[in-house]
Amino acid sequence: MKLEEAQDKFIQGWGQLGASWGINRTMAQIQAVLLVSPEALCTDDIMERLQISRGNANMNIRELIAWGVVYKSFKPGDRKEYYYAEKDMWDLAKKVARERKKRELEPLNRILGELKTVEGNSNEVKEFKKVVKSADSMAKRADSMLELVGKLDENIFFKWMTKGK
Amino acid sequence: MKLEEAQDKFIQGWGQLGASWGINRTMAQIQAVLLVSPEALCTDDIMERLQISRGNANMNIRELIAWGVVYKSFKPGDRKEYYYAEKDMWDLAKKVARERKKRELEPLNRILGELKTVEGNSNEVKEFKKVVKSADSMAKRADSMLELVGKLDENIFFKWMTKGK
DNA sequence: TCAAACTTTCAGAAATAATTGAAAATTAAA
DNA sequence: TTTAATTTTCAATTATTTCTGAAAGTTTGA
Repeated sequence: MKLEEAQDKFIQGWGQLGASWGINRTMAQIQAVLLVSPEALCTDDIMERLQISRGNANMNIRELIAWGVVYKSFKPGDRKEYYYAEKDMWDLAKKVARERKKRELEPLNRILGELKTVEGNSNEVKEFKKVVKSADSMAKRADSMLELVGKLDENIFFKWMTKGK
Repeated sequence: MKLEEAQDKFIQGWGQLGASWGINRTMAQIQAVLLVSPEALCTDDIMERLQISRGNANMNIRELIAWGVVYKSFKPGDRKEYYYAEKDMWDLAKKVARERKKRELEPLNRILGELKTVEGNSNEVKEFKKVVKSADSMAKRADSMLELVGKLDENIFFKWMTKGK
């Protein structure tokens, strides 16, 4: 397979993965373009490679930077901003996990907290409280799991557990 | 807070969470309705509670069953199908993780496998191979992590690590 | 200060996804 | 069988998300 073709497949595949994770497809594709590029690229490079508009490119690049998976750089004697991707994929996964946790688990926790004040003693109320408590403990567990991933990342025992064919 | 109100908040919040996970909002809401209901419900109950059409209800119930998080049941002397939700939330999370793994990680792995056949020796090709390899190992790592979650679930050491305030 | 180079914004257009509702298919009791 | 109850399908509609492109905003160097 030729390089260009392989890169395109990677870009498409990565975009697809992003889409199914609820991340805008173009955003994932821009990240993929930066991942496969040895040097930092400017907005025009990205617009050209993906055939997208300036506005679209700009918005999604901002978003990637906000997620902490793409960085800016500057070239001396050039006014343009250049962008490059975090290439440590595990670090990437951790950052995405952290960002999602912030955006999704926290709002859920807030709601679940409020719901504990439900009044009454009927069967339905008891059932409901059980569900809320269960959701709450799941959220906490998911939360500490994500923490764990970050912390245990370098731990030799963890590496041993997760290594394998 | 009154029960009905609390249930509605839970249903909305759960739908929201589902949406940000790339799961159809209605699908998540149906699951929430079943979660807070002490008895199994039929299609009409769900249509009424969420004010949605029969087609919509049917499609999303099917999908929930396919994910393995909702089950059918039958009442004697009644032809209707009744549905109830898996209420063990941790089990739920595991099932969702497994399903997503199947739907998303596997396609990525297939593509990454193909991409190893890229030809050439240039700097760009080397860079590209590095990215592919890195993505591949991240995918494998995520994969074994999900495996681990399932296996360690009952493990006391793991519980100790993840327990917290 | 001005003007060129570049970035950001955002209203409207286009693309995508979800939903409806009624018809078709299926099921099971009589 | 037949028929009534129920589930499934799907073309058309509606809602949501994403994208465009041009105008407005910002920055930098002369």
